[in-house]
Amino acid sequence: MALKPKKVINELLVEVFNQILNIEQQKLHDMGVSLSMNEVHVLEAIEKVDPPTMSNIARKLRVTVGTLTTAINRLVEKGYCTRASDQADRRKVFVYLTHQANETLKKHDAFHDDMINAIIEDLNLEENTVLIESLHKVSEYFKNKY
Amino acid sequence: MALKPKKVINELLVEVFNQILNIEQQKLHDMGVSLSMNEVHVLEAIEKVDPPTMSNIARKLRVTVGTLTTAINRLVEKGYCTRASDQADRRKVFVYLTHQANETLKKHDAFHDDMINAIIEDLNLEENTVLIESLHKVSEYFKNKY
DNA sequence: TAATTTAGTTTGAACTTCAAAATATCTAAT
DNA sequence: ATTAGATATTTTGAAGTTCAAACTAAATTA
Repeated sequence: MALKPKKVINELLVEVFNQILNIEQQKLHDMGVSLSMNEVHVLEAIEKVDPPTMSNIARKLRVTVGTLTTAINRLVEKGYCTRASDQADRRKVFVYLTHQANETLKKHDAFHDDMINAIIEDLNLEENTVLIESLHKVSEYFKNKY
Repeated sequence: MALKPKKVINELLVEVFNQILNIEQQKLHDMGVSLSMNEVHVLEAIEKVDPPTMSNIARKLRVTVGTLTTAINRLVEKGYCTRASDQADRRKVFVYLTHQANETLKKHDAFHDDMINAIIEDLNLEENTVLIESLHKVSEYFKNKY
């Protein structure tokens, strides 16, 4: 059916990704978690970087440190993180996840995995190594290029 | 190299997508356009729906009509859209793009196309019909399912 | 005509973001 | 040791983004 790569990728970029975020946000809401997807992404970033300083987290998220400060203020307020300054270099601030944050992330990850698994299964992508390798290449491309 | 489909798709979803939006936002800024990517998406949605009423545009964007009202207020303010009520049903409001909006969209589309083309070329995806068909399937899946 | 439905706007509150200014701490150079 | 500069973070002000709920206006239905 001679699909145009550009058109397909565009559609994915402007429609599908947004929709997935909407679905995940809706799910959080349904689970009674009053966090936005943005706030969940902050929690995920805290998990991923080492050490979890403001600068490292902000770089991971590609936002300014000032932006992150306000986000962390809210998350501390809501009981999802704590701050502690580095004893070796007191300018640095470490951010830690609370038990509540870990529980929320677990639930969110489970939902996310279920959704992705359903897509993979419904579309028979499991055995499609060509697709997976290409997508991996795209990820690596962006990691290295920008 | 036995890539895990779930892991690859996750990475794409949480990192690559955000990064592309950041790059496009940066480019707009560099071109001297003081619109956010969100505002550009509103302009794109206006272009795509027919007729371009508030409800149709909001549905396309998956936001409430109230949210769209405030977005359109800003875009009218900045000179990117105009409002006109339907003469047949005066409850309905049509939203039109101005010349300035069309010019901005043209420039943004060109940049977006260049970026996508560069990725396709750099990664040799052009001939990869398996990839493109799979991605198309993913798009269709979301269009029909949700 | 009255009641209901539909289309959109307004409002209040919370969240998101950045740039620029301010604060605090550390490091390097004198 | 003092000073100057660099680094890490927070604060502030302004503009955007979003939703739910209350509101207005116009069309439809009973």
